[in-house]
Amino acid sequence: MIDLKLLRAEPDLVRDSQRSRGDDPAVVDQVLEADAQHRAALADFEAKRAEQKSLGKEVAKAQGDEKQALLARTKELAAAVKQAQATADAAAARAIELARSLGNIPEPGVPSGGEDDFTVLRHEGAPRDFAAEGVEVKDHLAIGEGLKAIDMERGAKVSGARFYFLTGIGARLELAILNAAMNLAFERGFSPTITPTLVRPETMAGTGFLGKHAEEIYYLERDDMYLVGTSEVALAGYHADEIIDLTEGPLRYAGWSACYRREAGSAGRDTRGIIRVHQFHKVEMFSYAHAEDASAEHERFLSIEEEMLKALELPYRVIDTAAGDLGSSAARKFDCEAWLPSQERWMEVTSTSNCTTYQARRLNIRERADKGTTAVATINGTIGTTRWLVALLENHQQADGSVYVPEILRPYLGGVEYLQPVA
RNA sequence: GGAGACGUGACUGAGCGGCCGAAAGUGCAUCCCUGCUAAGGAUGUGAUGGGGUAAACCCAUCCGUGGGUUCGAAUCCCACCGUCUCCGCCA
Repeated sequence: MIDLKLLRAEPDLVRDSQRSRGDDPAVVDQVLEADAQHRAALADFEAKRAEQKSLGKEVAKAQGDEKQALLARTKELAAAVKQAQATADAAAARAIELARSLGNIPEPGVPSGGEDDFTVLRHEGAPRDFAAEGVEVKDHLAIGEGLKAIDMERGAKVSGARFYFLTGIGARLELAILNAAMNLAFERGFSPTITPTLVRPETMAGTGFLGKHAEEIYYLERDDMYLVGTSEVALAGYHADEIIDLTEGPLRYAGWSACYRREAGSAGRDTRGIIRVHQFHKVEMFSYAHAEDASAEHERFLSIEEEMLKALELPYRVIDTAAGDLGSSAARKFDCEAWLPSQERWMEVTSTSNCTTYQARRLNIRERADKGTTAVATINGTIGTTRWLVALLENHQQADGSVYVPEILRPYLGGVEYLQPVA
């Protein structure tokens, strides 16, 4: 949620933000009005309540008829106080609801516009010229089936569409990628964490995923719990309602978890293979930082992601996502997209968002300041997922159906340099 | 699943329905004392919101969460969440 004090002081800043996201700037005025109503109602309630309290003290001291007279007055007042409180509470709820609908303010430099208006920051590594090498390009599923690494048919039999089994070398390869990711994050100062994947409604709501993306989330009605789509949810909730100490630097966590997504809006997209599935694994970096350190931490996340991509020897590009394609919590988002030879396009493999203080304000995560407390910033970013198998298999495929293994993964795979197809 | 106990500030831990935002202790901060350290002494030390200011300050709310009773609730009642103990069940 946005800082209401900022909104009051600089409404134009927020209006501009709304416009750049393609959202309605008029909401700003609705929030301001609701906020003013709330404050008026609050002042009214507080005045009545103060009177009630002082009268209450007289009641305690008074005797006999005097006491009866006071009691009669205070009884009337009690009803008025209750009424005023209900009015103030309702006004507060409305103001907060409206304020929460405002997205975070994009950082300077974020391109405005929608999904296709991103800026390409750079390309790293060159896609292979498969034709020149005499390799007939196969997609990841064909390669994976050749290695007996991926079994979609049985995934569908057991669980339905968009489910799969990773078998044999496929399972080992996923573990290798995730372990390498976990290891790199650890070396870069992130505390390894294995998180819950079922969370309570408060936690899911706190991270902001129940807004526009509610349809994407699995919900267990019998238990009133949600399945997380990323360990970001659990890691953001980890310090909810706490005052944390950042004097030694950011608190950094690397979360390993299964992730569940309904993919409600993506019928017909990426239906082949494991590019877009209902369940996968992910290693996620997550930091709590001083607000003024957030951008630097965000850059750090991006560089670690790139380090991982380079270690896996994958060609990729980095994009600066446009304002309209940011999640509501993010002020800036960098995606790394690996080359997908079978489709000759770029495919998102990492995404790192700087949520500044937006998410922490909603989750009530603060640090001590010179005077009082202030909201901290949160930053999240991907360092490895099941989807990386796709990029790995396709970019490193060989003419004979084998697949080259980057050095970083070999320790996890018994040292082999090439994965060999199974007859 | 059954039975019971408990949930108070950074922590431990008191708290008769009005004098309780809350004793005391620990910790922490500043100062004093002392060659240094240790010990000792003094003072201070919650959050949120609103109003106001250069500051001071004033008001309201918060004792797991949400309801209720009452003129008035940390204190009484109910529900929920969580923790612990015992029994049962499953590993």
